[in-house]
Amino acid sequence: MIRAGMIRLLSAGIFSFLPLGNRVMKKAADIVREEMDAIGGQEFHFPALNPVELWEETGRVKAFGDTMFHIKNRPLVLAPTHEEVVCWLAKSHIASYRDLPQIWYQIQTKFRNEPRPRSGVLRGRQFLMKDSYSLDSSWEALDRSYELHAKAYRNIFRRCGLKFFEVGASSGAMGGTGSQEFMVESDSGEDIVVLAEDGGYAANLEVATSIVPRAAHYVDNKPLAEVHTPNVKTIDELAEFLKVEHNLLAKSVVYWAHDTPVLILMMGNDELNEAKLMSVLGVAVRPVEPEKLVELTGADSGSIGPIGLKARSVQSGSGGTGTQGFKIIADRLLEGVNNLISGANKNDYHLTNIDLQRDCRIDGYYDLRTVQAGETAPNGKGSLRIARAIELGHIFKLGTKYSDAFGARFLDEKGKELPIIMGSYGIGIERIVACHIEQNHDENGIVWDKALAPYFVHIVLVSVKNKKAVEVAERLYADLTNAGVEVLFDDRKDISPGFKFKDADLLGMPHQVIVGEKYLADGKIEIKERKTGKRTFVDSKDIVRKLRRLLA
RNA sequence: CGGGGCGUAGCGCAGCCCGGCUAGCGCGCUUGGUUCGGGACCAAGAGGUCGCGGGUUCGAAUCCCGCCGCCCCGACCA
Repeated sequence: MIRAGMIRLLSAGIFSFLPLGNRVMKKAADIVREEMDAIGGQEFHFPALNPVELWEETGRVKAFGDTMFHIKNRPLVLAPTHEEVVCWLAKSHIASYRDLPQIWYQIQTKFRNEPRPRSGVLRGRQFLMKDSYSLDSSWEALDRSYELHAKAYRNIFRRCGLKFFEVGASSGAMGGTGSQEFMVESDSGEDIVVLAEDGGYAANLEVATSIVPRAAHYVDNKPLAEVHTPNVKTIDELAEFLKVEHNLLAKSVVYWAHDTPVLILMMGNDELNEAKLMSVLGVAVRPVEPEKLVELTGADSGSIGPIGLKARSVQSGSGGTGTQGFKIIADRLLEGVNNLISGANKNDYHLTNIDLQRDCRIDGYYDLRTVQAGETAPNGKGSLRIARAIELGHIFKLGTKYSDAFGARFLDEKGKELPIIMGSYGIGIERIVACHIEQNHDENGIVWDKALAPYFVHIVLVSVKNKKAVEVAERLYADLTNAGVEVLFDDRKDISPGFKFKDADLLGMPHQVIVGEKYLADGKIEIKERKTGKRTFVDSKDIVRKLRRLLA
């Protein structure tokens, strides 16, 4: 984009859009606008400057923390999103179920103080976003608004010529009941997604699941025993040392959930998925510092297990070993297993033949593992691969979190006061453009789809000294412009033809019209299709009609 | 916030270790001429607080200290 003269970096994550880039952004925004209008959206323009107090209402000054820009000489912030403003408006404008449903949207600059802007325009501190908010009187109505948005988003990305897919996502700290992301596969993406080879499954790695065999339950339930395992630190080493399969081993990791230590048991060498852990526990988590591990468990990482944890461990009444203070949860693959091997909470010792039900108190079994490439999709069809992706759009069912905070309520048919049920939906406009370029380019430059192309036609005047050629080109420019065709006219003098051709390919308008004396002698003008490189020679009288037909 | 790199002409860079003449190179720019259908050539020019501040020194782009900015990796990311 920088090479094509579309944008220019002013500061980290802050870009100027030059005329060419600006035209493309406008095209993308117009497509978004049309599809939002088509589902009954009403366009707003909310202020980017918001009073801090507004954000205090929902506690999101703290939640956003350093990501939100604060104005120094007024108690104002630069809005990173607009749920608060929407709620504030809804509170005074929505009184009855008769006022609902509503879809309010805007296309506006958002400000986020990203700690690390990267990948050019993909993660900026200031960026253009279409954000919309649905207001509904029931959960069923929210589902409808949500589906309308999903439909509109599909139309938008399809019209922008993007190959995209939809994934289920973690609703995370937005506090919603459902969410979905629209992604484009790209190595420069920041999200990691899991895709089934047959296209039948796609999910963010944070929530992805797969079919993997559970650990076995043996009829022969052996008694607990301790084994000496000197210098064995990892699960792989342990499997090697004891000559057993990974599914007999349980890895233990310890996290802080606020101030409560949580021991998580994973089968074999499965990786814990922190996002899943976070949603299971409902609070932010962080790994326990290595130096604290001995104090908490009695052993270093590598010898930790669910039995006999040091932290104020007590004998439970039933005779098993329980702990106080520690919470122990396990991946659901371990549910009901016996004859399991895990750390003894004593350095260089492991316990064998653990029966999780008999020997310890597990507070719950949850899906906590990270999906790995090659596993089977949850629908049983196709093997999974893992890819990087760019998030183009995200749709959320918000529920009543924000309307509760603001007291944004309405009266239903029976005169009962209820909170408005909200949804929130976003699309990054820059990302549409960046992804389009990434998916539509070759070694010579950009290959615009006509939906987003800054201009439809690029006139390359080759023979700047030839009077007739200049005349023809200038008239063509005027005629096309009058005919409603967007034209870029390269009439630069003292620039060699080769230079102009290279520039035309780099900028990538769908059709190049090449005016030069070479073919003009026969009354012909050359049209080159950028995508295919195909050249056609058209009579100069017919060219406007021909191009208009291509545009349709 | 942690780790690494960089900051010298509009752009891209060399010079810095080992301090020393007028701070260079390529592209671009200006002027003149030739060229003119796939990134032309010749000639003559213009263009610099060497990121900022302090220090060492007879002398600092170069060495030392502090700060700022940018890039990359990580943490974080409604």
